[in-house]
Amino acid sequence: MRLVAERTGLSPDVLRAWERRYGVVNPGRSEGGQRLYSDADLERLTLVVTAVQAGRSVGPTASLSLEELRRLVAEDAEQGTARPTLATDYLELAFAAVANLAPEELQAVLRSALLSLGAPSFLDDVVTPLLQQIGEAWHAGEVGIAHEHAASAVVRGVLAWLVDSLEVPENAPRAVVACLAGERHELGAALATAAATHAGWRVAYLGPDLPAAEIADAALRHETAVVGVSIITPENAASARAELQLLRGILRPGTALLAGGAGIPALGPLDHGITMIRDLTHWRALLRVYAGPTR
Amino acid sequence: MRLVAERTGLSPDVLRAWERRYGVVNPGRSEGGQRLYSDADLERLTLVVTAVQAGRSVGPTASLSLEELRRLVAEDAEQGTARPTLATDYLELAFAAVANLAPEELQAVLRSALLSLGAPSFLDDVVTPLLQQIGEAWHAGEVGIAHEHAASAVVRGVLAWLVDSLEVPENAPRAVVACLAGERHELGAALATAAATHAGWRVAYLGPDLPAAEIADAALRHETAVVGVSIITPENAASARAELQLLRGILRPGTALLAGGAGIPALGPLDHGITMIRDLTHWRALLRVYAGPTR
DNA sequence: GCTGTGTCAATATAAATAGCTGGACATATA
DNA sequence: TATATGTCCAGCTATTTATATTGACACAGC
Repeated sequence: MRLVAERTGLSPDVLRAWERRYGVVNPGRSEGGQRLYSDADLERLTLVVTAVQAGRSVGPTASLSLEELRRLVAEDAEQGTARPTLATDYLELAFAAVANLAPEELQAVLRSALLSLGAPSFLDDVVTPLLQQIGEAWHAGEVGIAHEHAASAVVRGVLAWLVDSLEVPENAPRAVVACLAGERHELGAALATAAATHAGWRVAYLGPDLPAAEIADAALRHETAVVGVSIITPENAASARAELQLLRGILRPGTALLAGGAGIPALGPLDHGITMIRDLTHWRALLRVYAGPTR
Repeated sequence: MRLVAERTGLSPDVLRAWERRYGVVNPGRSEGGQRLYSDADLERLTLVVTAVQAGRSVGPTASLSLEELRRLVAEDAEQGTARPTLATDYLELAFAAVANLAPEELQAVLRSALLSLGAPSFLDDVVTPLLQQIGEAWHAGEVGIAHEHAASAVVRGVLAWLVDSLEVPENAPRAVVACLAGERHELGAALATAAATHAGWRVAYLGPDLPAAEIADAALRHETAVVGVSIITPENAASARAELQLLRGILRPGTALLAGGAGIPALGPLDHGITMIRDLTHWRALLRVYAGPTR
C-alpha cells in the first residue's frame, strides 16, 4: 500500500525487499493479492526504520519482536545515537530550501512531509517551527525578505493544497478565519484554516488586514459558530485590542470569538467574550468544544 | 472524450444524447468503442452550442452543414441575439461568487474555467477582467475588502495550482517575478508567473513588497535572463520609479528588466534599460524574445 | 571478492477511473 | 397533454494507474 510507503518513508521496492529478504513484516493480502498492512505492521516498520537510521542494519533487527524493537529504539534514543525524528529532518530540509531561495524544492519537501507525517504533525512539527525559524533568521539578518516572502507563498500554497484535498462533510460546523485590520501576516490564519479544515470544519478564510465590520459580515453571512483571528505583529497590539473589542461588539453573542498568534501575549489579558488560543493544539481543542455534542 | 465535454461546456450525457437523438456529430471510435472526436466535430459542436445559447433549439440546427451553421451563428451575433462567449459566462459566475463571498464556489468556477478555456484564455479573459472588475466594484463600494481579500486568496490558489500542474522543461529559461518595495498587491505578479510558466519558463516568484537588492540577489542566484516586476498601486509611482532605477543599477546589464501592471501609466516614460509591459499578451511576446533563438 | 542492501527493468495482474448503452424520468414549454 | 430536452441509473467494457513477482545490477564496506 502506497500509504505505508509514504508513512515510513521507504520506497515500495525497499518495502518489498525487506519483506522478501528478512520477513520484517508479513502483511495480509487482498483477494487480488495486494498487501494489506495492519497497524502493528506499520508500527514494526516504523521502529525498524528508526533503528536503521540510528545505524543498525536491517537483517538482524528484522527478526526481533515488537518488544525488543521498542527497547532497542529507546536505547538508541538515550545514547543520542538515534537520528532526529522524521519531522525534524523535514524541518531541516525545508529551512535549507528557504535559505537557498529554492521555492520548488521547498514545495517538494513540504508536500512529502505532509504525506509522511499526516496533517496534524505536519502543521505542528514542521510548518509552525519553520515559520518561527524563518522569522528568527530574518530578525538575525540571516535571510532576506525575499526568502521570507517566497517561502510564505509556497507555504500558503501547500496549506491551500491541503485544505483542498480534504473532504468537508456537508453539515460541517462553520468558522470564519481572518486577520484584523493592520495585520498583514496571514500565515498564522492560513495555518489555523488548515487545522480547522482537517478537524472537519468548513472554513471561510478571509485573508489579512480586514476591518471588524467585514469579518462580522462574513460571519453573519455564513452563520458561523466560530470566528478565529490571527494576531502576529506585536507592534499592533493597541489597535488589535480595539479591533477585537469592536468585533466582539458587532458579532452575535452566540458566536465564539477566538484570537491566537504570536502577537497575543503583547495584548495583555483579553476581555470577556474573547478567548485566547495558545497554540494549534489548543485551537483544535476549542473547536471540538464549539462543534457541539453532535460530533 | 472528456476533453470535448470540457471544451464545449456540455456534460458527457448531453453530448451522447445529442449524438443519439439528432446525430449532431458522428465521431470515430477507438478499437475499444470510445468516441474519438475530430477537430471538425469539435467545431461543429461549438457552433451548435453557440446557436443553442442564442435561443435556437438543438433538433433543427443539428442537421445543418458546417457552412450553414457558421452563417447562422454569425447572423445571431449580428443581431446581438448571441449569448456572450464562454469566457464571459465564467466571468459573470466568478464575479457573482465573489460578491456572495463564496470562496469555494469561486474556486470551482475558476477551475472549470481554466479547464474549459485553457490557460491563455483563462488568464486573459477571465482572471484579468475579474480582478479589474473586483477593483472597480471595491472602489464603488459595492463589495467590501473581505470580498476582495478572500477572492485574492482563491485566485492566488488557482494560479498556484495552474503553475504546479505545468511541467517545466529542465533547460527552461529562467525568470524572476516580484513586486517592488511598497507594492502589496501581488496578484498581477502571480498572473505573470502563471503566464510565463505556461510559456515554458521556470519562474521564481518572490512575492510582494521587496527591496531592489533582494530581487537582484535572487536574479543573480538563479541566473535569470528576465526580471519582471508588477506595479499596481498608482500612489506609489514616485517610489516605484526610484526602486526601478535602483534595481536596474544593481542587475547585471545582460538581465532584462520588465515592468508591468495597472500602475505603470502613472510612472510616465521609463528609463533606458527598463521595458514596459502593456499587458499579458505583450509579456508573452517579450518572453519569446528573451527566451532566445533556441526556442 | 563477498555480503548486505538499495534500485531498476520486464512482465503480469489488480484496482480505480472513465466511458458506453439503453432506458427511465423530470421538467419546461407550447 | 405532447414534445423537446436535460439528467440519472444500472450494468457492462476500456483505459489508466498502482502493485506484484522475479531476477538482475550497483555499490559501499569488510
